[in-house]
Amino acid sequence: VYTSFTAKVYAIVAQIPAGKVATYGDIAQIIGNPLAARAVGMALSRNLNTHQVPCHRVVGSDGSLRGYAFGGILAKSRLLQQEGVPIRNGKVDLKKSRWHSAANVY
DNA sequence: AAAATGACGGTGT
DNA sequence: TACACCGCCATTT
Repeated sequence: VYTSFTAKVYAIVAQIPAGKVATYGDIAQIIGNPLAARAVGMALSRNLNTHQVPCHRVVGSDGSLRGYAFGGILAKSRLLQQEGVPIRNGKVDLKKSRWHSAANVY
């Protein structure tokens, strides 16, 4: 039982391929509300089924790892590296690993 | 119905 | 580069 907004967030995050990442702001922008980055984080923090919604592939606007309900930043960092996303100083290189969505429209 | 919360983001110091 | 502030928003209290 999700709200419309939350459902959109999950739908989009579910499309992020392994090895790539997106920022909370990116998700918000795709949804159509570029100022709701914070709300996106809220939705993800409540996400339980990490298998369907790879929320570990969502990072801060500067590439910093923000949080992960299932094991914290550490686990999040490991998961990304396992997928081939290099992490330096606790940050991912957005220039290289950023996911460019196929202009989804909501 | 009203106030508080948090996995953000941009700006200023 | 790091940190403190402040504005934003959907969701939760």
